[in-house]
Amino acid sequence: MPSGTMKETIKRVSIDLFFKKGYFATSISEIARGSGIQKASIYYHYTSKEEILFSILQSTMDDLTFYLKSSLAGIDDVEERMRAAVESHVRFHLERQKENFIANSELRGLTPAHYREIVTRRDEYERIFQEIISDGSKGGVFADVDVKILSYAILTLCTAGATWYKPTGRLTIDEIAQIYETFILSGLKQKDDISS
Amino acid sequence: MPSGTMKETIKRVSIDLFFKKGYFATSISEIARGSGIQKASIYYHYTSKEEILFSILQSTMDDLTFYLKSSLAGIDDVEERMRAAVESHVRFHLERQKENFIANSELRGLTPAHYREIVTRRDEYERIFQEIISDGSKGGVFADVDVKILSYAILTLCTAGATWYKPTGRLTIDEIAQIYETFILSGLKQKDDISS
DNA sequence: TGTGTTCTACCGACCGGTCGTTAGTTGATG
DNA sequence: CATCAACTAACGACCGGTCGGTAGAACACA
Repeated sequence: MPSGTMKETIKRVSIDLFFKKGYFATSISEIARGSGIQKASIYYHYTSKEEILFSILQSTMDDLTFYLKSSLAGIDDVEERMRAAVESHVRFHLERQKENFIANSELRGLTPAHYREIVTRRDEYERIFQEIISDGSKGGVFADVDVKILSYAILTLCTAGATWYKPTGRLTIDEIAQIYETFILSGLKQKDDISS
Repeated sequence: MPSGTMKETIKRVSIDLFFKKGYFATSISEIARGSGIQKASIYYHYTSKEEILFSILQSTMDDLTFYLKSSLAGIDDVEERMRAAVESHVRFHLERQKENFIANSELRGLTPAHYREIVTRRDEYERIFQEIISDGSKGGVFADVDVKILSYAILTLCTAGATWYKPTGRLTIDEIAQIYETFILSGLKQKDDISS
């Protein structure tokens, strides 16, 4: 049943369990059981439970940033850049729901050194969004908004999809991304009618 | 140093610890140490660790809903209702940051029965927002939006404040609430210029 | 007011069990 | 015959929770 190497299996099983029960509530024994080996054998592939978590967060953050940069490549118009960024962010979070959920809720399980490393990557990622917002504000495409707060807002909003999204649900990933795009762009432009 | 009854102290200490370390990563011994008593004495006031968590979530949800209903009382205009709802939601989450953070991240620590109870209350709360959005859409004040997704989006967005807000930070609660109000109302109305 | 009784709020010791982790060993692969 | 990838067995630490016990306040009644 399990495909690929055992190390990958352990990681995949851990993602499932960390997503379902949380990092601290998941035991090495459970991961081993799910992987079809004894719990001691886990330590042949990973030095510690924390290293499994770190490995998950690391690859997730790497892929996330790579995905965003690919989506933005070659796009110059600031509004189109924001649309692409939102779409990339939403798509990645929904396609790799579990890992992203873990990345947003289990940072406390990391050692201080690993924590810093992940937070640094996250900050880099956020900075890309902040630059787009800032550019849009300066260029008059967006309203004169608070860049920091709005960037957090936009990211959290899209990330939130990963908490309730069900692949079998009412809407497709494309439709959800479209809804968010429209909402966010309107929120950034803040064009209001004067008929009130 | 500790004020009020011991039962309240235990709850307060637990809120601090659950917020800082998470429910599963917090031990009864730590709660006892923080409360200045032995761990056995915890069980005089609470029947289990889970009951402490449940008690926190219960009172938080109760207060949250009460707060919202009070804020909406007497307001009829749908746009004003949404503004008031957002402001109430943001304010409560920032003022009682720790409890709300726990309420949004530690539901998995509950027994199935308690879980259902809290989720039911959360659903009731969400329904109030959904009704406002739905009314606004029907009345033409808001665009024809996806009520469910937008309600989740709005709630998560405001809730997110509780993850990064620092009372000593750059902005006051009022200013943050104002930023969210403007962003959300623009996002709901979706008035765009046609100059593109 | 004095005395026996009950209640409150806590204590230290300890329970069975599980945790993450390590040591040493074994069977399969090349 | 060496290396890999798994195994069995066990470690100390700690977990949530329970136990019997107790100082002192509160209460009932003479």
